[in-house]
Amino acid sequence: MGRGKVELKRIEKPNTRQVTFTKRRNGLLKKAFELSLLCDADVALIVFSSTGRLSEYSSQDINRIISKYHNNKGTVDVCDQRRTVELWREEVDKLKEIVHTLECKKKHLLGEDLMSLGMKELKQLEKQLKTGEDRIRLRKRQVLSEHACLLKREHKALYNENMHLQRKLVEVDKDLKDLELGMLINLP
Amino acid sequence: MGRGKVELKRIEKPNTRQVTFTKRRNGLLKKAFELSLLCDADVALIVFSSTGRLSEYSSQDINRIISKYHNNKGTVDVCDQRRTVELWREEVDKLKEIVHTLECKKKHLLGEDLMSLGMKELKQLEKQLKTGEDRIRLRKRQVLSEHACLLKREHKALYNENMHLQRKLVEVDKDLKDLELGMLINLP
DNA sequence: AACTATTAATAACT
DNA sequence: TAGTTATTAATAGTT
Repeated sequence: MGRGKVELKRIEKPNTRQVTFTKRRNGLLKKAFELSLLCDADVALIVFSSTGRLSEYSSQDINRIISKYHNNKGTVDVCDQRRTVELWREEVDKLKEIVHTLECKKKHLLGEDLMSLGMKELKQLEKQLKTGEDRIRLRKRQVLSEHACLLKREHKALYNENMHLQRKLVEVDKDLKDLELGMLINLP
Repeated sequence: MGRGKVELKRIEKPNTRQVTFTKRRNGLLKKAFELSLLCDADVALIVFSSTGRLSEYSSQDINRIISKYHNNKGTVDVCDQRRTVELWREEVDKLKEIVHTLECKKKHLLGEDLMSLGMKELKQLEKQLKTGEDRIRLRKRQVLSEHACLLKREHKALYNENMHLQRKLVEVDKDLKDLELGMLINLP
């Protein structure tokens, strides 16, 4: 199709090659489109010119088709990786949002950055702080009482130990006296 | 190119569609090959038939071309992707840690989950809450005072307006009386 | 960039 | 399903 057969090898004249490239690339893109339309096929076409310029056609999202290709081939999908990265990105964004919210709340609870709050929010905040304080005081009492309990128990244990030792001491003292008495009797 | 023009829409007869698909797919593959050869272009072509059968052509390793495509599109390089994923992972872990810390702090400030805290921490927490409360009370007073200020200013403006209107009223009343008087004098 | 002679692709037919 | 042919479409060389 053209004035004379074309030899199947690289066109040496750069100008001719460029012109032919443009014409044939357009033809190829058109035919790719027609194939997908006429025959209900999924087509992805990527073309780089010798100068590196990109042309593409795809009958739907090209990454979808590339994924499908990789699935079909059983190879690892670069696009899947990209989607993975995308998911991580979204996760990071979500977390950053949460961090921001929490930091705001923390600052508010510490009485910082209050300018943006209205009277209603301030009152609510104060109430929350009061509740927090009450609970902390309660916990402090609990800790103290537990501590006291522990001390009492320890004291009691020490007391018992003490009593036991005293009794032991009395016994030992008595034994010692008996021994001394025996020794006196047995003296020549 | 064929016995009659072809309408650019999906071929309805499945048999005809299948035949046309095979022919045109072969033509497309051939043309893709010729383009790459004649014009020294990089071409990747993926075709799925409507029944899901895969055909492909690429002038070199197809993944290379797909990579090039992604690079060209401003997407991350395949080689960098593993590292990128790793970085995002770390970022997510770091953020989760921060979120956890902040949530702990928030709960503590609200008087929740205090079991893990000792007396020293409880006292510090109570102090922070007191400071927060003080600041919030201060802010509340500020808001109230600003509100009062605003009201005062509005009141003053209204008062001035009122005075002005009264003066106007007196003047108008006087004019009216003068007019009536004039009319009486001019009566025959 | 437009034109046209010629080849290539292919739709309908066998 | 594969081969044939009439016809259209693509395009190489030209202007």
